[in-house]
Amino acid sequence: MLVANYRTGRVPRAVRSAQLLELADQLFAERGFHAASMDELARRAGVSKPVIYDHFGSKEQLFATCVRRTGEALADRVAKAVREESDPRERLRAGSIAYFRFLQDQLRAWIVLFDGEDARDTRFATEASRIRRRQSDLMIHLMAETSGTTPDHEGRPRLEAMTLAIAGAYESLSLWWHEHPEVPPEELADWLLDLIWPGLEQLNAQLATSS
Amino acid sequence: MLVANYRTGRVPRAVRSAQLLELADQLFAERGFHAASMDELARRAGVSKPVIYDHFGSKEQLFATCVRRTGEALADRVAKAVREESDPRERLRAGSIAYFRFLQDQLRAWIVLFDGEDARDTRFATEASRIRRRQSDLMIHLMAETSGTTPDHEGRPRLEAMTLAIAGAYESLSLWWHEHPEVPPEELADWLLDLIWPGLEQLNAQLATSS
Amino acid sequence: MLVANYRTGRVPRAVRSAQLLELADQLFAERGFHAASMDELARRAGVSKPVIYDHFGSKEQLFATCVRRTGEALADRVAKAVREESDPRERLRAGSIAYFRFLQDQLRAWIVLFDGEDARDTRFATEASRIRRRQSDLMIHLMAETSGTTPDHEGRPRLEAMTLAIAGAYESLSLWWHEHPEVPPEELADWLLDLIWPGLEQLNAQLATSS
Amino acid sequence: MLVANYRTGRVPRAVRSAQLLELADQLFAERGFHAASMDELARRAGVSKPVIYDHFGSKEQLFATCVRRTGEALADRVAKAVREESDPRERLRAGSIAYFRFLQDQLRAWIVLFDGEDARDTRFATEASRIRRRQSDLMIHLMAETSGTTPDHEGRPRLEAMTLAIAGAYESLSLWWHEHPEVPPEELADWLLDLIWPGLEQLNAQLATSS
DNA sequence: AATGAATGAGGTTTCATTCAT
DNA sequence: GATGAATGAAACCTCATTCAT
Repeated sequence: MLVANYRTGRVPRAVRSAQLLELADQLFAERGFHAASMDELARRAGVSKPVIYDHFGSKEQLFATCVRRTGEALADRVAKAVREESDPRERLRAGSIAYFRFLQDQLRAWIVLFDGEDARDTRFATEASRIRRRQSDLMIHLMAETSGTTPDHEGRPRLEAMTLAIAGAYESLSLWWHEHPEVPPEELADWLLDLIWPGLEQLNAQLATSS
Repeated sequence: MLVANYRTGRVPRAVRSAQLLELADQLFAERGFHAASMDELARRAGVSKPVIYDHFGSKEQLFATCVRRTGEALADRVAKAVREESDPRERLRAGSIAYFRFLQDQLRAWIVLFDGEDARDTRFATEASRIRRRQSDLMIHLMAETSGTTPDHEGRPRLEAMTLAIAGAYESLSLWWHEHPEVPPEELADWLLDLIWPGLEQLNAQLATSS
Repeated sequence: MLVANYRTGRVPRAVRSAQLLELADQLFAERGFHAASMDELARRAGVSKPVIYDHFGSKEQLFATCVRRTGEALADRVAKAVREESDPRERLRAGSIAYFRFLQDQLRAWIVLFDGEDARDTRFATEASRIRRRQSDLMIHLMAETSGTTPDHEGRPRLEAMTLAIAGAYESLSLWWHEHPEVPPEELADWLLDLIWPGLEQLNAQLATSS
Repeated sequence: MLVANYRTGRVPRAVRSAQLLELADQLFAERGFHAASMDELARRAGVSKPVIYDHFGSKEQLFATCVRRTGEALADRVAKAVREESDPRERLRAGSIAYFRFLQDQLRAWIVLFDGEDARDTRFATEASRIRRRQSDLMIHLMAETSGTTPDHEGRPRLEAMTLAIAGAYESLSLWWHEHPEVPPEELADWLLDLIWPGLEQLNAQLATSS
């Protein structure tokens, strides 16, 4: 089966969509939401602007799609990594490594999520925090499995807050890593686990008994 | 006659400056850098645009001034709170409470710092990360006092990374708090300390011996 | 149907470009660079401003394009006229007539060149003096042919200065002509030749022997 | 008699005026009409803007005053130099040298006149051409004296045109000189005289007989 | 005689978005 | 399915000019 020349002329809709998303991801990462222009995206894609509007409706929707896609990819990778271990600490460690590795591969795309020029815009903050929350949920799930219990109604907010705090720590650490790429992700993960694991275990115990 | 009617007409320069900064802080917090417009600021201040330009030179400089001002206020408050305690854990706790309290008072202004639309813009990332780094340095200092030692050359990056991670945890936790204002800042501080204190003590010990 | 209604609506790119250049030439001539506004150009062209920016990038580039275009047209005309004569004096005369005729046709455009509001602006002085210099070079060339020699290193600056002076005389004379259009260009040319030809011949002889 | 400190505080009206004119001359020469701002003039003069408006009414009037003043100074110098010689050629030579020397001293001010950013603006073209015309009149006068006759009605326009052309040559030559300041003004004057004197004498004779 | 504070109008430029083909 | 051409709205910024003191 030959590969058609997709750079010019008619292209199946799905292929165009994927190609555009890929380029948009790059562009948003390079420039941020506001500074990225539809004109440039069109130029890079070798396509006229109406094509983009036909596919995604608006710049905002296009951005949302990019963010969602990246968030899902991240969650998938972390979840998969976690699933391959059984010891609780190892699971968290594996997840962390997967998280940092994802950044290594997709740094550009990730930047869009948490350090993007427009994270604060109410329209997009939603998307970003949705992803953060997914990471947090994943961790809650993890800990619930570990302790074999679910925190009661009272303990819930605390757990939620803590996991979000941890997600924040990951994000901030990633920014630091950006400037110290020589540190291997495994070491990064170990550092972070050494920092929070003791507290996490205690928290887990505490919430478990309180239930 | 003591106080002129400052709502319209002629106002002393210093007063105008302060008023404009205050309103700009609000506006940037609401909209982010890009989406905030000088036109709107002028409208809110009941002033024509040239006034703003006369005072701050450009939108960028105005923003920088806002950010710097907020960052300094935050650092001052935290430093002051820390100074009033002597036990290491209590010091961190006091600093944390001060940090969260600052948000309660100045939430709008704070948002500009870490969740702003333009954190990613290199021009501003500098400002924001400088503040984060100041918090981090403050904490490193704190820990050094506690352990009575300074980490060696090898331990330094790790300590730096960890404090930045913790700063990230604070920031993220603040966003969560934004949606759960019923939790008192003392409780928030206790939660976070319970989470990281064990790890911090160990880290401190470890870096101390390794030096 | 051959010719679409180009006064409104969609027009092929090349046509729009030409139309805009024409109108810009007029506008710059009427008002000078600074006083001419893109708004007015757009209004006159019955087009929105972004169209202009799409075609020429910036006001400065638009201006440069106008100037260059006019300068080239002038040089072409003069060169062509000169080429059609063989006697040195006749050649200069023919060139002069062509020069003045060009003004008659393109007065507006010409004004942009040498009496423009912004000759002094370094960005444009370059363009204008380049054209003046081209005229001067043309004349130097002409005289070299006449005398069959090239002035030596010492004589060069003098010749250059003199031809530029003559170019200035042309320009100034053109302004005068603007207010005395009843004088035919041939007469104008004769006047000027009577004035400078004797001196030119002597100069030519002098520089030739000195070499 | 002591000199009061005129840089601050109250200053007699005439002194202020003179001081402002001097600085305005400089500023216009440096920046051109449009780019020169009243704000900067006020700053340089250490005076508030209303003072300037009180003295000159408007930017336009201020500029006109500058130009007129410079033009008069130039005409005075040239006239004076001419008066000190008796042989016609020497008189023209002396006038030319005075002209070029004026530039050497007052280059900045001169630029405002003929190469200014706004020479073309109808409002100012008037001023500039008035000066050019004065130079031209001066020369006509000179030649009339030489030949002892005044050209008849028919010869007048031609003489006028020629003298204006010559004035243009001077201006253009001055620009060239700007880039070759090593040439002494006497040499410049000789060059120009060698070029136009033969033609001028013939013209003079011709117009004299024709009358 | 002089000023600090303010303004209105206008400038260039950029962008997301949409017809008409 | 795709495009070339066009637009409306809004952004930042500057300047000559004038009150009110």
